Amino acid sequence: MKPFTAETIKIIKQIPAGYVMTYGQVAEYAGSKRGARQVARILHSMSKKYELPWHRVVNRSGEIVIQAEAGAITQRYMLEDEGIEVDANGRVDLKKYQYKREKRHGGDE
DNA sequence: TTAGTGACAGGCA
DNA sequence: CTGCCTGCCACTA
Repeated sequence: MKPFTAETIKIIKQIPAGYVMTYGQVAEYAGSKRGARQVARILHSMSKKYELPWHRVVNRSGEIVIQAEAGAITQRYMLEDEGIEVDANGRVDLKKYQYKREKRHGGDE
């Protein structure tokens, strides 16, 4: 397991309900600022191996851009269930829902 | 091992 | 706002 992969999984699992993060954000926190695509790939691959809240990860515009239509519907449903408003374009308001990681208070996770 | 791919991001017209 | 091109790097076969 590459460090980037492990970090990505941890970060995604740390996103609280009711908030979302962009692929770029996750990638940056995971150690690769340009690893947005890898985050996406990891989700695509790891979501079937791990139970990740991948629905809380959206693209730079806050849109659900997942290729699998069924997945997009599921993602939207789960986001709304968490209190996030999703518009007709499958977009959320990043100004309200984008989660920003705060400084660690100690220990590692 | 190598080659190809991709749930993206960012810059430019 | 939309569309096109390039970079990026882990994953799969």
